[in-house]
Amino acid sequence: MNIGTAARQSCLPPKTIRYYEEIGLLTADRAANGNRDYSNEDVHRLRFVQRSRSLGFSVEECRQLLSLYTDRDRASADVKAIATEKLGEIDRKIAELTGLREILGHLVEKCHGDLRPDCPIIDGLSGRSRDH
Amino acid sequence: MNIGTAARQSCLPPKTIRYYEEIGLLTADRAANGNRDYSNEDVHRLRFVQRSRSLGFSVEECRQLLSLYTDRDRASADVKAIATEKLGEIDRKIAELTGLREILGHLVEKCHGDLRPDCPIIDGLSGRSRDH
DNA sequence: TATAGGGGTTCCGGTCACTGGAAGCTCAAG
DNA sequence: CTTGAGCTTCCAGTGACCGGAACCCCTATA
Repeated sequence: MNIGTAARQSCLPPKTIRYYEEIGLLTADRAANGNRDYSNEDVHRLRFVQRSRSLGFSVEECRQLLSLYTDRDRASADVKAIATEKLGEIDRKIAELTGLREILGHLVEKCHGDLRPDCPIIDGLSGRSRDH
Repeated sequence: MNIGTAARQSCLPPKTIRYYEEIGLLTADRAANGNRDYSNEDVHRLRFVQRSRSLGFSVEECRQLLSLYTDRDRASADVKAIATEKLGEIDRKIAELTGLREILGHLVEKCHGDLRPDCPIIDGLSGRSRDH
C-alpha cells in the first residue's frame, strides 16, 4: 500500500512517516515507480510508534521500544524499566503543572478584571505580591 | 551593570538575555566599551519575563504581558483574559497527562518485569491489549 | 612588562519533532 | 488533452534556547 493509505491506517501524517524514515526509525520498500510501499506489518510498526509517541515517549525511546518490540526474546524487565522511568517523568510533569496551576489560579482569582489598571497578576509576575 | 550581574539577579542565563534582545523582547543600553549595560528597571523586566516563562507563558505571551506591565493605564481585565486563557491550557495539559499516566500506569502494573519475553506494555503499545 | 584569567562581544550551528512549500513525477478520469 | 490527486525530493522554518569558536578588554600577579 502507498504512504497515504498507511498514513490513514496508522494515524500519522505522511510527512511524519517520511521523517521517521529519514531518521532511520522505520524503513519502507519501494514500488516500481519509486513510491514507498508498506506492508501490514509496516503499518503495525507505524501504529506502535504513533501510540508510543502519544503516550509521551520521545522518538529515541520509540527507537528502543521498537527494537524491544521486534526482538521477541528480550526480557519484559527491559521494557518495564523504560516505561517506569517515563512514568516518573510524567508524575514530575503533573506535579510541576499542578504547582503552576495553583500559583496562577490564585493570581487570577485575586484580579478583579475590570477597567481599573491595578492588577494582582501583573504584581505577582513582577514579584510585588505581598502574600507568598 | 553588565550582563553577568543582570543574569544572576534575574535568574536567567546570559545567553537567554541576549536571545531576548535579539528577538526584540527587551532592549539594553551599551557601555562605552560595547558591553550591555542594565539598569535596575531592566532587571525588573528580566525577572518579570523569567517568572512569566516559568509559569508557562510563551515568549510571545511574555511580550504581551510586558507591554501590559509597562502600560500603567491598561485595564486589569486585559491581563486577566490572557492569564485565564493560560489557566485553561494548563488544566487541559494536566488532564491529558493524567490520562497518559493512567494508561501507562496500568500497563506497567500488568507487566511482571522479569526475564520472560511476554510483555503487556509492548502488547498495549502495539494495540494487542485486550482490556481497553 | 608579560601574561594569565575571567569577563564581555558576535556569529554559526545544533537541538527536537516535525511542518510547509516548491518543483516535478506518474496515473486515472473526464 | 487536460485536470487533479497523490507521490517524490529538497529546502527552510518553527520555539526557545544552548554550545562553541574567535576575538576583545580589563585587572591582578610573577
